[in-house]
Amino acid sequence: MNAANQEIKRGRKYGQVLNGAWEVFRRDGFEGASVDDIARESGVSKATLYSYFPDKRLLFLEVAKGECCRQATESSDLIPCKAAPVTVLTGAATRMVDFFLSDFGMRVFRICVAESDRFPELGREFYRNGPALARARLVDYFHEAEARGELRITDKDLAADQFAELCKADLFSRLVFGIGGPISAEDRARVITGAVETFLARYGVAG
Amino acid sequence: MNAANQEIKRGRKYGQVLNGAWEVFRRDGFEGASVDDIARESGVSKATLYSYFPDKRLLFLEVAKGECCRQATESSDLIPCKAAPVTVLTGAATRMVDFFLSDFGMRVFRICVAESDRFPELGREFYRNGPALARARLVDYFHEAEARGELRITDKDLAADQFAELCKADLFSRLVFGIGGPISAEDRARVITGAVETFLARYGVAG
DNA sequence: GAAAAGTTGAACTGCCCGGTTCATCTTTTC
DNA sequence: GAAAAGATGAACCGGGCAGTTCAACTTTTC
Repeated sequence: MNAANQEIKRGRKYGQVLNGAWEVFRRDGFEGASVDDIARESGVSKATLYSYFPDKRLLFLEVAKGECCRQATESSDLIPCKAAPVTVLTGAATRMVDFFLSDFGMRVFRICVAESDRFPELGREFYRNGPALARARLVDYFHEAEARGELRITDKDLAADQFAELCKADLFSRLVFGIGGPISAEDRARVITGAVETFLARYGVAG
Repeated sequence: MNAANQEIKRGRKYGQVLNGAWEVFRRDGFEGASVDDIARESGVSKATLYSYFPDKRLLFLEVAKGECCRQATESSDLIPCKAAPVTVLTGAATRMVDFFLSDFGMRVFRICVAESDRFPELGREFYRNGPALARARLVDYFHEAEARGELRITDKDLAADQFAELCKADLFSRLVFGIGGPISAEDRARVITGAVETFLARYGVAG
């Protein structure tokens, strides 16, 4: 992470541009964001912006990549522990729900979906740095728990995907399609405990 | 459904425009579609198009609404039967997977997500005419099956959402984010049977 | 068969936006 | 403190697109 390893960045206000651009992109999407807006938001002239990035596309890609990395590193601290599966899974479910209900999660998802034709690599990059990590961590935990005789799972990849999917029940559609009012703490609790119970009904070891 | 109940439509080529517009919208999205393209695709002059619809937005809304209705009516034929839950649920899962893996399902989803800021009512309309119907049908079936002693479900709404969500495991991310190659019949079968098994592990009646 | 209703194509307006240019100003560097 | 590097802003270009207009043409209607 020394200062000279990036071939693109030169000049003092590189960071400002990335921050401002991310702000505008996540507010207006790729097409919706105008370069003038980004320059204004960044507190930087358009000429300066274009001295950093050859075009809007590249700027967007750089912003998205950086943001994904940031998110990935800062959420990778919590690791599976030896508590009872109910506890561990409830914790994991809570974090997942927190993430995709967050402003950030939702906006990134929206942009990925909307712009996936223009930027096929964007969706992959996001998945790799987000959902894929969570999934890998879950699978690791499954192995440990199975070794301890707490779970019994043959297809661990599928199980991890199912668990993640169960956490989205109801909540996700409501958010994506704008159904129902704001999501209350009770709504979240209902889905989380429901997910854990269903998951354990299938993969938990009786007793 | 008489011919004169629509206040907007007048003129011979109304249908052509709707068809052509849907074609272009689903290919290029809302922003990506140009009105000239739509007119060309519809085999209609721009002037004619604008004589039907005051602007692009209204045209899009009308197209989307119509398409949702069409989809809703033509998929509402299959109803829950008295077969064993495994059979019924497998059938339901297959239909759900078929739908959201279809070109249509994916495109509508993409447009809804991308355009939900511009058209909040669009997402709601789609959900009402699509997922909500499937959910209601599932809940109905749950009632019947429970009366027959085949299932035991307290929160039937949540169960329906969970089932739908389980059907998306793995497949959905792959499609949305463009991960992995094309989805094979084996992939689908794996997810479908997995969904049914997990669901029945939780809500099925032992024996 | 003539009037009315509908359709056409093409040109035109106005706007927004991505990207460029440049003379001038500020900061860094030594 | 002067040269070099970076930043400025405002003007400008070119292109694409939504929406308008209109005189000529086709179809419907009675």
